[in-house]
Amino acid sequence: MSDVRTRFCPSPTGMVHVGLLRTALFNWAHARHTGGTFVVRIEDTDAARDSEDSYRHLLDSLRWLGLEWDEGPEVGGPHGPYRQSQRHDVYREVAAKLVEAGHAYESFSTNEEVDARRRAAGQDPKLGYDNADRYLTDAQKAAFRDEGREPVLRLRMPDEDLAWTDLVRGEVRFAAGSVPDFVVVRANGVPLYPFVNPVDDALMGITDVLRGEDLLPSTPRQLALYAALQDVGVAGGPPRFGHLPYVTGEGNKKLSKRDPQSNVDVYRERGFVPEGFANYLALLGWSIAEDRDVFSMAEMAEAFDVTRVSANPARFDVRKAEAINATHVRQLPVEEFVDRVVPFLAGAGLVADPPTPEQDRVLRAIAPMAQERTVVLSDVVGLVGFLFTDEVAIDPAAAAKNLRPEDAEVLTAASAALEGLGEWTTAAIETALKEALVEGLGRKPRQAFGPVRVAVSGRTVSPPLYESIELLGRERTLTRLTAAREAAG
RNA sequence: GCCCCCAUCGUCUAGCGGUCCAGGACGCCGCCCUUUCAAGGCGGUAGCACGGGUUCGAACCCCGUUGGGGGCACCA
Repeated sequence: MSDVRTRFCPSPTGMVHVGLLRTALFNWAHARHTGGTFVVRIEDTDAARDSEDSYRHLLDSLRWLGLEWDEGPEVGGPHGPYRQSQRHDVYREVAAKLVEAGHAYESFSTNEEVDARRRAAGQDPKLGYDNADRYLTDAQKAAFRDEGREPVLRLRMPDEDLAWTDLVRGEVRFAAGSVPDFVVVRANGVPLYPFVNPVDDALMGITDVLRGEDLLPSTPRQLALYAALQDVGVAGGPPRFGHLPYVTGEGNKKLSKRDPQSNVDVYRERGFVPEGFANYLALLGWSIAEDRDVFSMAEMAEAFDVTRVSANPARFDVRKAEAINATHVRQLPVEEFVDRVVPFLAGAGLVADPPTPEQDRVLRAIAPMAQERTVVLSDVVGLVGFLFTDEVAIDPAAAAKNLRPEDAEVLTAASAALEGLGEWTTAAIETALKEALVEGLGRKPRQAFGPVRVAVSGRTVSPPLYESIELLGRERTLTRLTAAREAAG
């Protein structure tokens, strides 16, 4: 086991974003590759937006993807608790140390006052806080308190350039003085994210911070905080940072929280398999080899190297995600495929869960043929649904194309051929239908089997016809052929 | 406005100074296979943003331009 410790620290607000999961995946892969430790911490300091539902949903999504954590909520560990809502005492204590050592100070300025001062000095108010309260005397502080003002705590930024070697971007540097003293604890005593995040990273011994590019501009503040923390004995050195590229949607805009495309649930519900989804997520900024893009989680862990993560933003491409997923679906052992598909069929009311013995027999028989036609698991509902119902719903477009008046003769001939068929097997059905329709009617295969396919399956696209007919059984097949002939007029 | 990041086919990427008239994948287009659709096989389409340097030699290094994105809270 190496001493690398990575962490994933989401805040439980709302839905689970695909970009968030990508970040989790890379932290996981980095920890696994290095033989280190993957920590999950919940940043629920914002009581107004956090919810227990979304907390559970977050953990569930991680587990679904296959990202087991070594320390964190529900599994524990030596640095708990792993939910910030339970760590207030820790923050209070650290803040006090920082004040005592002079790294943090009480600040009474209101935003309006800061603005006014900047304007008066002929500066752009957008420059932000002006560090004016750094050297307040006790008397001045007392006077502010007498006015009824409560101070925030700000961290004193050092007067030197802040630079680090980013794991994915190389050296990044912010000039001295470009970042104002920032608030670490609110006037009401609640500590803020830019404070608790590094404090917990320090306390939990995090060595490698892999996070979204949006956090890059806040890194100088973290570095300054780390230096202060180190000075008061709370932290060792700062961690390594690696800023992961954005995951974007259409038009290179950051995939917004409101965009349905960014919600993992929609992929789960459509029947993306975790192996496939994780594989695609990994491709967003990383590649395993020059000529390969399908791999397992184990292979990713084996090969992952943060240093080789791309710095450019990646567009989330559903088509490619589907293609990768389809490959993983096809690679599943058939029994596994059947197991995974049952909930979708049951959800559509087509089979019982667990399936009855008869349903199970049919499902297992059709599975190999359905599997290679499946992109996402929910596809099977449309693909094999006709086998599990007495009444097929005929797709109107399919009927218009293949159940025209001139097709009635096909249906009649097919019925006749199948009605007295001695042996109800795929081979016998094939022979009988070819004799009756191709030779008997002189139709081209396409013209001959199209109407039959629509009659029995309701669609122009289905698993192989003869196999389907065998599984459907003689009775239901004949009923459907008759019904379709009437419909064809 | 200030600060920061990014820049190879439509998209994701390989490329880490010569072996690149740039490789793979998705998509798209053909063909083969074929009872449909897939899968599979074969082939094709399409790219180093621009301008200066450095160098014997640049997609790769440096500078600038342009373009895109992000950050500038008592949110996370």
